[in-house]
Amino acid sequence: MPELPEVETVARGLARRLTGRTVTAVRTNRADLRAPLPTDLAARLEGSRIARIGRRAKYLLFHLDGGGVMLAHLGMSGRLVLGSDDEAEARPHDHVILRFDDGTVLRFNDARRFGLIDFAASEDALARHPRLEHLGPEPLGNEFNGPVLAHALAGKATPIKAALLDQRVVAGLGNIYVCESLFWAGLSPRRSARTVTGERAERLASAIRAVLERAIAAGGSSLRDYVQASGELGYFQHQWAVYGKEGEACPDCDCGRTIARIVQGGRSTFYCARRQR
DNA sequence: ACGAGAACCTGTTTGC
DNA sequence: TGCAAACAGGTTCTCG
Repeated sequence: MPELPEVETVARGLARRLTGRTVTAVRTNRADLRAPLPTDLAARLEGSRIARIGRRAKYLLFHLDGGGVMLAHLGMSGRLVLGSDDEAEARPHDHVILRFDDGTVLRFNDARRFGLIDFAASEDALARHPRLEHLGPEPLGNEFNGPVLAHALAGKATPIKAALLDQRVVAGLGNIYVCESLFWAGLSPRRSARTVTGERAERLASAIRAVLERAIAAGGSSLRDYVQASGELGYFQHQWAVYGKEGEACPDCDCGRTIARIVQGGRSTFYCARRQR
């Protein structure tokens, strides 16, 4: 489900409700997620106060008083949903349930179990965490721009579509937002990554930023089951230009061309072969 | 060293 | 109608 805008939306929703709250109980129903749950997860969380909730790439970061950080990745189907004490019954695929001092309950639900939860003992350990240390720049941060992107793509023979899904190039993009960004940049997903330099790289970096900012403003995209922490749906899916729109008219050119769907690296790509070169 | 493809797992949609 | 195949927002490993 979740790419950067969805994770950011969830992080903001959780921060509003959980900052300053203390974990009173941790219940683990299933430990075999993409990686096994840390065996000491409950011991590290119980009695700890949430100092801050943030995000790096598609990881949610729960910073605790005392310096520890819980990392959560939602994989394809993961959700973090808030509820109250009364509805604390575990539903199917609720793998971890946290209870807080004000009666709030947070459920980590993930049917496919591609998600994971891990722990870093300190902020320093977080920076060196194996799942974070090789990530590329945050696309909404100051350090991301055309030249930086061009540098990361230099020498890559793989299609630009595949290169943008590589989290070492730029962090947080997934299948939807790569397709959308390439559309707005006017670049073919089949173009060799190393040819994206100069003005093309500028356009692409700008398109990535713009798409992500608009998506966050809309609360992310809800496909079949994405929900914000509050339970609301995101609605950016209504603003998609190409994703999932095979056969529909290209929204931006008068070419009369329809959106094509191709498969790259086993994943669907949607684009306008006229507008995107 | 790099890139392509498979694998991980479950639920829903599509097509014969 | 029913069943099997295809497909889904991600990451990571293996193989050539």
